[in-house]
Amino acid sequence: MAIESNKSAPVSSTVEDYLKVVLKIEDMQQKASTSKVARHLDVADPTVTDMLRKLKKIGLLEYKPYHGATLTKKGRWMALGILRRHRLLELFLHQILGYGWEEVHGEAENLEHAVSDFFVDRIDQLLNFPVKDPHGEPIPDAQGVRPVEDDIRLVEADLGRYLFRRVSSSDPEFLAYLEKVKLYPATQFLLQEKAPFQGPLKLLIHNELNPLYLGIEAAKCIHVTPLKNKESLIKGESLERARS
Amino acid sequence: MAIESNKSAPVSSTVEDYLKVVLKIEDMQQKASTSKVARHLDVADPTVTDMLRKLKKIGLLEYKPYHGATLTKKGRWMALGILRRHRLLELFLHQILGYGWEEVHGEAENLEHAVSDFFVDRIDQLLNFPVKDPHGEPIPDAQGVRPVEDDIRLVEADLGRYLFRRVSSSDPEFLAYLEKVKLYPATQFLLQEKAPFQGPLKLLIHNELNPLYLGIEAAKCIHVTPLKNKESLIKGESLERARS
DNA sequence: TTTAAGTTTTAGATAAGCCTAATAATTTAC
DNA sequence: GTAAATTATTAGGCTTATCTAAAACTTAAA
Repeated sequence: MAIESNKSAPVSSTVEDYLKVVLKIEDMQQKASTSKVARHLDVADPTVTDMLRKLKKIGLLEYKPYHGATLTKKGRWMALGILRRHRLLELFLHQILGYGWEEVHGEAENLEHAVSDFFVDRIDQLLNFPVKDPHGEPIPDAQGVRPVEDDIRLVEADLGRYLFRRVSSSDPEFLAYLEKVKLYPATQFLLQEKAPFQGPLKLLIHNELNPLYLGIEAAKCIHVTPLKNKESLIKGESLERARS
Repeated sequence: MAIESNKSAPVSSTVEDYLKVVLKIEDMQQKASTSKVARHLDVADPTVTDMLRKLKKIGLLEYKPYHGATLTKKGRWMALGILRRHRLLELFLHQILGYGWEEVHGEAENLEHAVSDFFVDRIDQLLNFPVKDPHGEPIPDAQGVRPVEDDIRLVEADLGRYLFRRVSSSDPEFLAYLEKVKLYPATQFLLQEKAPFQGPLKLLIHNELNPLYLGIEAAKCIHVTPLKNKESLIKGESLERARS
């Protein structure tokens, strides 16, 4: 029996991107079909067909023609490693280099293919082994384990008090907007009204005077946890966030 | 007349490597011949022929078949930009992430093709606009200007007192050795003997008990400046160096 | 259950970088 | 000043990742 190395053969940054996308789609409980992967990566469908076949051959995912792909254990492990690099880099850029939270994604996207494991360990240490990135997304640990998230999407929330947990968007414009209206991880607010027919949500943000009307698309990528009605408005775990 | 943009079209990391090597060879006052470039990059000669032709076409260097290459103004500008990125990254890795000076080169080599100009500006600022990398090599400024070096190679020095300025090697083993024997930028020492027939140099390092015998190859890449005989042994400009 | 719509794969190309083997130019040595 | 040695280029191929157009498969609807 061949020696089972802990670290798999290194893959190209292109392959890393494919793995990341398949993980992302699976995380959304969807089928990683050829076309969906193609849309995420902005490449043509046949390109994906070829690549999925290749990734199957090197054992990173299962793939049946016409039926999409599923990460294997090894593929999932690698994808989580990449996600870890990405999110640690985002936090590093934000905390150490003073990037805005809307600026971190793009830079991390390039860096994640270039940094060594050693580099990742160093920033992990420098940041004191963080568990969340600047968007509130969980950072997989060195074993590829992600803290369980118990949040819900704001779009599905009933009226009441909430704590902003994370935003699953990397669109700089949108993030800059959220920043401007003071809506980011650890923000507390009251969901006061939901207009019918997919209408906007009316939020009262803690310590802010004016109500905020939030579109339905925005509410889809904001994740929150409910606060007990009488719960202190100052509580909430990880409030440490270095905003300029 | 077309608009003269300050920033030229982005080039591949492969092209960046070629430019870097041609600059390095020109810095050593040598002719950037096909084979010399090939050896530096560890690729086959014909690969270089093709690439030089391509780089000529996009105006980054002059190239006459059978007569090697010379950087154009634009090519030189780009090469200096890459060198700047590389050296700032080295210093960043050393100072902020605690890399050993023998570890920085390899990591910077990868990172330099991935970081944005924004990133470079940020670390430049974080490091307080440094002028030298961990090996004592000058960092080109944002305009591509390098501080003039007035140092000489140790191998050509007469007996006397010297200040270690820089080491033009990135071999980790060699650098680790120098570190061990306490020979690095800002070290002061006495060159006491030079054995004949390319023999070793005998050095007495300031504050060290035992003499150091240094081989000729080592002495070739160590650059120094002479100290006046009666000059204070504590003086010397940039002594700030964060060694563990 | 057959057809229409939508998705996926096949087929055939392209561009960037790289290689080896063979040829051509230049330089060095006699 | 020519021959030998060195260095560079041409010729022909390979791999990775991408594309478009056309064919094939699946699914949903009539």
